[in-house]
Amino acid sequence: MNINIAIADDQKLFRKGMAALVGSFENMSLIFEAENGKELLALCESAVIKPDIILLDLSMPELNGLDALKILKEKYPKLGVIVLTIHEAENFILATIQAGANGYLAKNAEPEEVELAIREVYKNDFHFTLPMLEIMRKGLVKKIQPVTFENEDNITAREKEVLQLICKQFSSNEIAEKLFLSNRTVEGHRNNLLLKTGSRNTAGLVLYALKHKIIDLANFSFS
Amino acid sequence: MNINIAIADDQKLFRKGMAALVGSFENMSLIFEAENGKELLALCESAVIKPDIILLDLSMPELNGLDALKILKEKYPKLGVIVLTIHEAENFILATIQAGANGYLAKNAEPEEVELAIREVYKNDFHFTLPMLEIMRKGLVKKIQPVTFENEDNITAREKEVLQLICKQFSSNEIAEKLFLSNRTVEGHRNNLLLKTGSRNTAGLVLYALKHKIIDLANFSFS
DNA sequence: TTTCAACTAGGTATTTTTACCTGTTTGCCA
DNA sequence: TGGCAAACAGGTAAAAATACCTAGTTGAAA
Repeated sequence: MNINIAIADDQKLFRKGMAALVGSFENMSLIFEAENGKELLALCESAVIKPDIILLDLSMPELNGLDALKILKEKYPKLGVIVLTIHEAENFILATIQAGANGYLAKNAEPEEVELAIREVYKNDFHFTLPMLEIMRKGLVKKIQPVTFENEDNITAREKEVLQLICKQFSSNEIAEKLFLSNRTVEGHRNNLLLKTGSRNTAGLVLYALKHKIIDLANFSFS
Repeated sequence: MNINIAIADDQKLFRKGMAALVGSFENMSLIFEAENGKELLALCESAVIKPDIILLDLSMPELNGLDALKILKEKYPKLGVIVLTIHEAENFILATIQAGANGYLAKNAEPEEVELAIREVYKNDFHFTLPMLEIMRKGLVKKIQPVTFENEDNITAREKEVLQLICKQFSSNEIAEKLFLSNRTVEGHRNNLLLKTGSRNTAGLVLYALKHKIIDLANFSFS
């Protein structure tokens, strides 16, 4: 069984080097090269034999690698994409993973690692080195961790209750009915909330509630 | 160098089995056992020698493993926690990773894998099997993917602009000034936004903007 | 037992938002 | 070139939110 590879990188010499390298591996063929994202997409479109794996550089003219990756993954979900770059910023890596990258290779990686990455992505749909995995895990943890510890602007239980209903798009009158209160009371709570959170209006209250986990965006559904 | 292990599981036999197993590994000692989350926390509190690694079952009475994990990770960030369970539901796994789990072991794992997991977490702060890694990656992708493509309630560029300013707590008048428009025009856009998003008021607009990534919570800071 | 914060609720006034309307201009596309 | 959507803007009214007040009750803590 043969693995079909494509490569996208704006540096010709690098492309050629990779082509030679890939050619030297058993059961792998480089089927085409692209020098920017646009060309890559066009070639994927027109190619009779579709690539199994794409080695994708992130910094390219015309259409950058990240955007190309997103489009590719939408069109060809089964395609394996190995991001191949010198960038090592965490956010950059996270963005590529979130966009659906199947693997990540530093440009100064050993040839053996390239081969390993290709074979693993082909077999397991997945190849990341340990440091990348750490970053991935942090990316997952970050979503929850940093927001959990706060709470304290001295929001009382009743105020919190009112705030939650405000976020559910109820008016003060409706909230008053639900809680068996006068609407003046609800307006009082509302006012205190504005003061305590330093908000100017409802928009600020909603953002505060989200930031402080008083409501959870996941529980609000739209069509 | 010795690795200190603790175990929390509600089944006594399982605990004892694990204790024997851990005892058979080089340079590892089981320093205490707990049969529920509460006991685990108490023991961690009172222990003179703190554990390096905790083998943590998720389904326990009193205080379940997930909640215990969250508390532990807040109190002792450097502690390595290996989740040890029969649950294999994706969401469950994701939740433990988000709570800060350093590794994951199925209860039917081979003894060698237990040893490997402990040593890797001790050394790299990290041990996950390939299927878990796949789930992690999916968890990361999910965060962005499902929200990005569903932009389309036909919000126009101008409407989006107005929406962003609404989220920044500006009133229609202020937005009108900023955009050099009549406030009636802004009110018009605002109305269209309510209609298109199916919201009842400003609160709904803010939530919509967040859900559809028209604004990013991270860019809004409170004290 | 006094003190305090939270919860309750009312008054009055202003500003803002929401709800329905109408209408013009502009640029794009079939 | 005719149609259409988007952006623009005005009228009128009602509803809601914001601003700044006062003040009674209650339960817990000092």
